[in-house]
Amino acid sequence: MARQRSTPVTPEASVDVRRAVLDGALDIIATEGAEAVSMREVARRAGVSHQAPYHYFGDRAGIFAAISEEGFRSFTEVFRRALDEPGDITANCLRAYVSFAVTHKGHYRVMFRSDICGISTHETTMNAADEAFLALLDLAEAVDPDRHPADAMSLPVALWAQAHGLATLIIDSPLLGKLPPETNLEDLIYKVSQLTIWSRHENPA
Amino acid sequence: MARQRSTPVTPEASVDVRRAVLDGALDIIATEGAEAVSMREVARRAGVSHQAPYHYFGDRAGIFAAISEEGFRSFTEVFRRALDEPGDITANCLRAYVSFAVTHKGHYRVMFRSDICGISTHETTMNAADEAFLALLDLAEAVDPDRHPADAMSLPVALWAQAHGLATLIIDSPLLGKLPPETNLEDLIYKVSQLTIWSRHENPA
DNA sequence: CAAACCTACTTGACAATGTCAAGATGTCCT
DNA sequence: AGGACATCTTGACATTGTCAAGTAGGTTTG
Repeated sequence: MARQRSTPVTPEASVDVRRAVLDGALDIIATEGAEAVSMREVARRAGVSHQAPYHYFGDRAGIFAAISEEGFRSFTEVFRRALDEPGDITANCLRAYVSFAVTHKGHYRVMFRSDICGISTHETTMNAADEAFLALLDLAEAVDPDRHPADAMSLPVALWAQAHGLATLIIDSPLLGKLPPETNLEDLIYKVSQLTIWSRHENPA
Repeated sequence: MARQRSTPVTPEASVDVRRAVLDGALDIIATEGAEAVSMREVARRAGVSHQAPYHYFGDRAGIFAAISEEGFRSFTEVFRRALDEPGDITANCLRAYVSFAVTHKGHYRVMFRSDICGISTHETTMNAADEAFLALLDLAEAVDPDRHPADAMSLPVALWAQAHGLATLIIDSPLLGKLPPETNLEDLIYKVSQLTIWSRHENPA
């Protein structure tokens, strides 16, 4: 008499445990922050023993690495879609970026925290991050393909910093409390996107 | 026989314990990240019992709140100095901002993490953050005093996002690994500061 | 067909942590 | 003298991350 779980051991059931652990962790990260994630709590939420998560993730950092990877993958997807939208490309991308961070708060809070997910040791996570960076370089290319090669990185870094900073301030700082209460966030994001000289390129409608 | 410490109990000695706890925590945050800070480890480093830090900080979040407050205060000082420097004001401020984050990594990593320092409950910390925000508003005012009042916040938010994003990417992300190895950071910061339409105002030399 | 192996867990232990409670020792005020 | 207070201390507790050692089934191999 070992097995306590009602569901039998099938491929789907196994996936369920993995998924349930991730979802539990994501929920905790989004509501209480990454520090509050504990192996035993996510195991409890998934209805398994306190050691079950170790089977899938190795250790606590492994959970964060998996979340980070998942985050970068779905981010890349969302961002590339924004790249192809008609209209002001930087406004579209900035909105998509911030919107991703807001709707995937759990993922986003982990994606740039190399301290907690030991990303450098996790190859698949690094690959996912690299692909996201490639998408960003494509944005820079679309915005200003004629910039000087020696300066090739200034533009993508500026774009990234702007988007990342705005997203971080919105989901993790007292910024919102300091704005006038009637502020429309969509609107603010758009206006911020217009305050950059690289806001020039338009996709055909 | 209680007292183990060699130094007697004097006002300076007390201050020393408080300071030693903060310095120990700052060192851990800067090298291993905020998660790695433990009450007992900082107490050990300060050479006191595991409960001594509670006297000064109440709980773990209290240490982070104190660090956050200290960070905002010295940030405001540094930033206001940059505001008065002659030359390109936004370049000066962006450089000062990023440079603060790099040289005060321990402080900076905590300042925007409302999740771990429960900033909202700590009044003095909130005041320090408010003063930093006022300095930022002064920068926006210097850069473009004639902007439309209805849009008053777009500029400071854009400035803040740019600076915060760049600082965060530099101290906490794999950004540096993705740049060509010969990249000069000073130079990159300057170029990023030039990629914004608000880079207009010059202080007289 | 049985032995070995793998996957997907389980229970049990351990040291370390955050924090509460209850002192101890000194300083200052009256 | 005596109490209030600041500055610690030791002791205890539940909770945590993780190692070790199972166990129950399925799959592969000899």
